[in-house]
Amino acid sequence: MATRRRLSPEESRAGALEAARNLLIEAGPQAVTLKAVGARVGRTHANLLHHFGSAAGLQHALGVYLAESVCDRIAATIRASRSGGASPRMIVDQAFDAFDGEGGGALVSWLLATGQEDALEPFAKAIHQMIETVHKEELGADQPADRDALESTLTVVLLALGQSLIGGPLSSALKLPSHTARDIAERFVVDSLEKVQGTAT
Amino acid sequence: MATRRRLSPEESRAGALEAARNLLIEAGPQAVTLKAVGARVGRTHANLLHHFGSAAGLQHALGVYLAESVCDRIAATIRASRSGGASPRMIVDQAFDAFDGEGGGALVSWLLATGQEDALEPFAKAIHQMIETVHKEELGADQPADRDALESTLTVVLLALGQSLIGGPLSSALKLPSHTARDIAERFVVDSLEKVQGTAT
DNA sequence: AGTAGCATTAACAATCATGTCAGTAGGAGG
DNA sequence: CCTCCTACTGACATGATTGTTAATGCTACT
Repeated sequence: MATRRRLSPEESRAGALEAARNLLIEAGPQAVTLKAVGARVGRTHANLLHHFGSAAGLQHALGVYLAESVCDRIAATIRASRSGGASPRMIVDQAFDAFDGEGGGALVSWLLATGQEDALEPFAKAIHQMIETVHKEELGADQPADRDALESTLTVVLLALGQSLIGGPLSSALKLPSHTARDIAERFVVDSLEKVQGTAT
Repeated sequence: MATRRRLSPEESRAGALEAARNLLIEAGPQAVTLKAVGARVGRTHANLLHHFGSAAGLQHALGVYLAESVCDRIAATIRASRSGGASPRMIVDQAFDAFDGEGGGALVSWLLATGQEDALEPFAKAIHQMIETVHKEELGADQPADRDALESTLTVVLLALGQSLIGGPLSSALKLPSHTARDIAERFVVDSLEKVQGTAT
């Protein structure tokens, strides 16, 4: 019998969270059970209870993990745009991808499905934090982000979330190309930027 | 013992669906169980199985019911605008209200939570159907809705959906007034209408 | 009134997710 | 090599949800 390897608590938790995320994205919130996650990492469900304390503990940890993951990804691209390498379109695309394939949409549906509506607030705050940080880095200023930047953020996030949830079927039903929502979001961001520059001049 | 009243299948189904919707909106997808819905209408869970065949049957019926409910409400307001009584703002508001308080957002999270992603397609088609119907009524034409109308629809629906799911916490975190998303949607619709009129002239 | 149909229910069964607990064994440190 | 800590497991318990079945009793219809 293959001798079981003994992992550190950090390794165990990290592996379990990654498995849980994939399970969530592939099969939906209902599929994320202790048994299923355990099977993915080659452990028993009792093991997960050992590391996370309870099913609710795993849920909470997964929520935090996904929120960080999504925010980090978006922030990284916005930072890249500072070096001149990324266009508004690329930022929009990254935001959409983060929600679509990396768990942003899955996170929201997961939180709603498990009744953790409270956990949406930290997620929203993380997004705000990200925008403010990037804004300061970009302008080198100490002022908070202007209203247009915040509205752009709101628009892009709402559109990206909606797109990740029903974008496919809806675009298809309306006979619009699947990138339409991205186009709209990009247009909004570009208009917003131009307005700022116009005002500044 | 109060003699139980005997309801027609239609009454039973309608009552159960209404109860299920309220339960879904108030307590989330997890709370919608046969037992809980049955308790709301004063029946047993076996009764619901009798009327819907299975738990999946109830889920499917609820999906259809919510989709119709949301689409009907939006369509009614768009029709009202034809009589000159409703502004674009009112249409946008109705769409947002339909998603926010009437079950649109809840419907989507429900479908995702129960793994019924297939059921999103009928919902999307219902939205498309609604737009095409209203469009024909409005213009008296037989032509399909123009691209701008479809893009406006996509935008409003995605924003309304996103708003109903994370709009509250997100607006709050960004320190924007809670009606910001509605303002943005309205602006988009108005711009779109102006563009059409400009082209037509 | 009598009867047939069906809405309704209680009781039971099966499955599943969560949680508890005692015991096993891997690996680091003495 | 020995010992301690703890990651890890298997067996069991519990509660919730879904599903089945036989029986009950409204209610419409004749």
